[in-house]
Amino acid sequence: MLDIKLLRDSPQVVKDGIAVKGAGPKLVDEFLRLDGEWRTFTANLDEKRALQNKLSKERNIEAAKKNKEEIKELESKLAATEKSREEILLQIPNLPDAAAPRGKSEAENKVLREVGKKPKFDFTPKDHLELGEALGIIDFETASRVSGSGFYYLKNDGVLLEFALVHYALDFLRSKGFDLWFTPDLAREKYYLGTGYNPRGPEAQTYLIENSDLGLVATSEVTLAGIHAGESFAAEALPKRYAGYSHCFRQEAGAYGKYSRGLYRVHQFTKVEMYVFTRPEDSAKMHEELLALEEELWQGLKVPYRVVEICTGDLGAQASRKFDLEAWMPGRNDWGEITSTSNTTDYQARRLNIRYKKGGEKPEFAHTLNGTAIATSRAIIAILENYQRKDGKVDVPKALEKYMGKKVIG
RNA sequence: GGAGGCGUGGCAGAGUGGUCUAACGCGCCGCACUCGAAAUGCGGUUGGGGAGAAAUCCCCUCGGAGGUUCGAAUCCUCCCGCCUCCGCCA
Repeated sequence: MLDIKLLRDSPQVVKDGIAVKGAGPKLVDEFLRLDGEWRTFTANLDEKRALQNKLSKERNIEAAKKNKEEIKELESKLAATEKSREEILLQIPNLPDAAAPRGKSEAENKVLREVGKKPKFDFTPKDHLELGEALGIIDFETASRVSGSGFYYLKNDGVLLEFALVHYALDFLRSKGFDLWFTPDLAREKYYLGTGYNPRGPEAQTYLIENSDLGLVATSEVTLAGIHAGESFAAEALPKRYAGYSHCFRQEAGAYGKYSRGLYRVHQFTKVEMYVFTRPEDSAKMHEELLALEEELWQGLKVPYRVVEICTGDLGAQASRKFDLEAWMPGRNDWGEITSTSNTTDYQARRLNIRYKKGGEKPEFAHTLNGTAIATSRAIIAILENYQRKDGKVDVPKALEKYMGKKVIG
């Protein structure tokens, strides 16, 4: 959610900002129209309420009764306008950072660097589906019967690999000063909305629980942000670096095709997520830190990857700037996204009312950032496909040996 | 799941229909006293919003949302959370 004052004072700044994200200026104009209406109603209503307080103190009951009717009428008008204004406001995306590359779509994302060497095979490499099934560590067929397509069972070494990845990421982040959180896999709707995940509508990702306002989280970003919703930090308490462990559930409606095969796009996976609360002046630097941490963690796994900076048209509503790590995936002979880190500035914080206060000063909204450490499903793809051997077995990355308790899968 | 109790400012805690502009205390901030500090004294101290060039004025906010009333922290309804007891359960 953007600052209403910014919209009022500098509508052109907002229009220009959201234009490069592909959002039209009409949103801003419509907002200003409704806001003007809202302000008129509010001023009138305040006046009538002041009168009501006065009449009531004077025990002028007759006049107060009459005035009350007018208040009620105005209140319902105000409520209707406020609701419309809110709906528009929520559709206005966060402004992109000046440093974010301009572009209309994914195609214009910018590759910053490649790190690590792609493996060279003296045989035809298999994809993770073939490897996983042959090794008896992933079972898609049974899962699709029991739970539907887009689900999977992990077995034996597949299970060890899943837990090894999680353990590796948690140890890594713990050593970098993060607090570790085991988070709820379900959360109330208001926190989805607060983080900008809309659980309803055609774009909905979220599974909702019937007869409740709970949904399965699509990322622990939701529950991590929610920890401090409505709170005001002391400035010295920031930054807060949190690492959240959760399962993630996504509907992925309509996402099919060869790029979505196997573990690449699934309804459930495990993720260790970084989430940080900072002061505004520190968030750009913190974003660099999160990206550096992702790189260090993935370099530790010795998986070749490249860093992609997301262009304005592909940023999404919440982010002002975003970087993805894409691992080399020999099975598709292409790169595939494995992490994503965003600076959401005060966009989520304003919605969730997360603030901080320097001694004596008025509280301001904090900035929040997020970044993937490990999403197990895609990490498993990257490891199986890059570490496969001619004999069909898979070497365990050095960094995971102590967690796996073995050096080879198969 | 059942029964009962509770939710008030940074903390603690009074207030059960109008004088609440929320007591007293602690903490915090400022000022005075002091060479400085402590102690003491005085003042300030939730957050949000509207009008105005400004001074300033006004509105909302006692877990949340509605309702009753001229008037609600206080009464009613629903929801959320916490506590106690009972039941059930990994």
